[in-house]
Amino acid sequence: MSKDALPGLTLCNNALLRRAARKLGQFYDDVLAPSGLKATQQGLLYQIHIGDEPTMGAIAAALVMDLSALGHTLKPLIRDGYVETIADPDDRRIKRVRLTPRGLVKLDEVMKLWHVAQQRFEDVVGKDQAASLRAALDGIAALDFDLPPAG
Amino acid sequence: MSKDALPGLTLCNNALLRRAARKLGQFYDDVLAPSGLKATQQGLLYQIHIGDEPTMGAIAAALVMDLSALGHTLKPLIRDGYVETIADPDDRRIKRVRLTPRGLVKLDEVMKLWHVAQQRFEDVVGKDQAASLRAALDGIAALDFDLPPAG
DNA sequence: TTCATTTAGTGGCATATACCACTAATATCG
DNA sequence: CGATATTAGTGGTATATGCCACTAAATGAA
Repeated sequence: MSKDALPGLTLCNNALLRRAARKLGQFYDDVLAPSGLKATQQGLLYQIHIGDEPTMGAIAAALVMDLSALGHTLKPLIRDGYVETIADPDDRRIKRVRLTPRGLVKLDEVMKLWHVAQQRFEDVVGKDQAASLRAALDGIAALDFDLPPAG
Repeated sequence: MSKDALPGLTLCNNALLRRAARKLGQFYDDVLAPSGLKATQQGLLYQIHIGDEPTMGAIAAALVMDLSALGHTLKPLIRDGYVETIADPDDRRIKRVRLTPRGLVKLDEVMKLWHVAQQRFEDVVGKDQAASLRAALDGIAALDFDLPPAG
């Protein structure tokens, strides 16, 4: 490959997505810092909150996240007493997840900060821009890259 | 906060960005897997390649990545002999980074796979959609969230 | 009922990535 | 010149995330 006229990473969809995620993650993390939670944790608490004692599998699917990754990510939140798991009586393989009272209080606290970050983002990029960006990102998460079955 | 009528994570720009990044990362990683490199590593090798023995700071800035994070990420690539660092004679604080011959060969190999992933992505989302998405992501990476100085 | 299969999670290991404290080296100012 | 400030990286620690191998439990087929 000749090194002349090679584009920066401006062409790789994946690299640009990661880079933007780093940037935005740093910003949201910054704003949420006073709560002691990272943006990923806030998002996870919220996802658990809006579910009805969701199973780990359901959470992982909603977040397009590997199940084991979810298990790892959950650990600090359980350790810090924000989240707890309960066995499902009907299917003993299943573990359901819910916020503790303490977790609810913390979620409330962190969501206030989240609103600040979210608002700031929309101020900077514009409300409509933000909305269409979210739509695009939502679409990506739902994509199916499988090749159509031959024949 | 009432739990009624709470939106999913459909509203958080950051959460959606991360989720999309997970999805796309899994796809690109999948396609690149035969090379033994992750998509992040391919992107890093490429970024190093297109630079003129860039300094670590320059790479980190281009990727909007923490300098120490870059250092950590570089380690497996150095260990595997794809990348090497050289001291800058004019400023002994500075370390420049470049591909080894082996790294160049590997980059060539992985870029072929990258093209497959990239093409597949564009087939699925559409060429124009992809281009405008990249533009939006590029814009995010360049944002400045600082509040304008008071007064 | 029994055995094979599928499903739900766990634990280990590896990379990705951030922040902080620290060191070394350069630049700046008086 | 010498004290101070700034810059470039390193190493530690913690979370984020993925894959693989493994266990337990439920499902399905013979």
